[in-house]
Amino acid sequence: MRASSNFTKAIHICLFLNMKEGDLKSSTQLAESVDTNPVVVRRLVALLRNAGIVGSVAGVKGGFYLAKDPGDINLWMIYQAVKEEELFTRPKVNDNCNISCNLELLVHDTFDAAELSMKAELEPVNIASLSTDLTEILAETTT
Amino acid sequence: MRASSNFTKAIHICLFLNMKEGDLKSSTQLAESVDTNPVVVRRLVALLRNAGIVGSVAGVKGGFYLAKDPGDINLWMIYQAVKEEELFTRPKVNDNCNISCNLELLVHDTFDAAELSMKAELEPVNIASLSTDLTEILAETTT
DNA sequence: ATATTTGTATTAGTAATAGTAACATTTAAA
DNA sequence: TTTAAATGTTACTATTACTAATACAAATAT
Repeated sequence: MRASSNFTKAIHICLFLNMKEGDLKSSTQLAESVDTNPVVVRRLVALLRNAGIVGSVAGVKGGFYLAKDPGDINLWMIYQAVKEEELFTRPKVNDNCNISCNLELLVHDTFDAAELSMKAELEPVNIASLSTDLTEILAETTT
Repeated sequence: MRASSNFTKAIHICLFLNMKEGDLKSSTQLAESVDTNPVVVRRLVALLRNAGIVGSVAGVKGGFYLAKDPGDINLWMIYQAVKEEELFTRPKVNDNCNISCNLELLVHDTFDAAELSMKAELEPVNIASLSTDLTEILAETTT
């Protein structure tokens, strides 16, 4: 029972773009921070770009930036931006089984409701609040 | 963003054990219904057995049965029984990055709260209610 | 006793994910 | 205007995770 780590990676990317403000950040810089390679970053950023969360500039000195105010980028937005499939998947359908044939119908609404219920917890947490928390943690650890 | 299909399989198994009442059901019967092999069923049932949801009898004529009243077996119980890892995983930690080092701490409580919020949606749905729904669906389709 | 079935570990196969390479496109700067 | 650096994207490879199969010990009704 595991969801892709894309969600956490995407949060990391947004935090990085917000913490290190100023000029644009390249996929190489992001890849080093996230500990992956630039193509993975670009693929993931493409999803965030489609959702209007980050912007990009091509060409020399190009890179990525937050396209919204960090207070307006919350975890529910990021979750929706990077998720590709439904949270709860199901295996192949056995047509010879009444349960198998109708299971999707039986649980569909409940699964959707369960996923949507996370919105209430994820929406109040945003990149601005997480950055503040992170700054506090860093201040404490150096004390 | 994909969760294991164990959850759906486990629901299927519980529904099967409830629908086809009477004597014990073998892992072979369950495997045919779920469209997998008996060992996969036995591994999954082991998790449900640890949670007290199903019981088993070894030996000749052995098999599985629901260990609780179907109205007392809800989807949140099944979810917790078969989930092994956290819902939202994260990739490897890059020790050279302040964000990476503290990300777990930053999002841990929120992720836990998000997962727990599903309880409110999954708990009211149980094997008895699903079996009733399924019976209705089957009655409609044959009409 | 024997055959059947669970319980579990080990191995093998398959599918999903991550990483790499290649290249077109874009654009700042020489 | 050429060049270099960066994104955008696809195709391919490698790795990891998941699923399935095999094998066998333990349990038990007949």
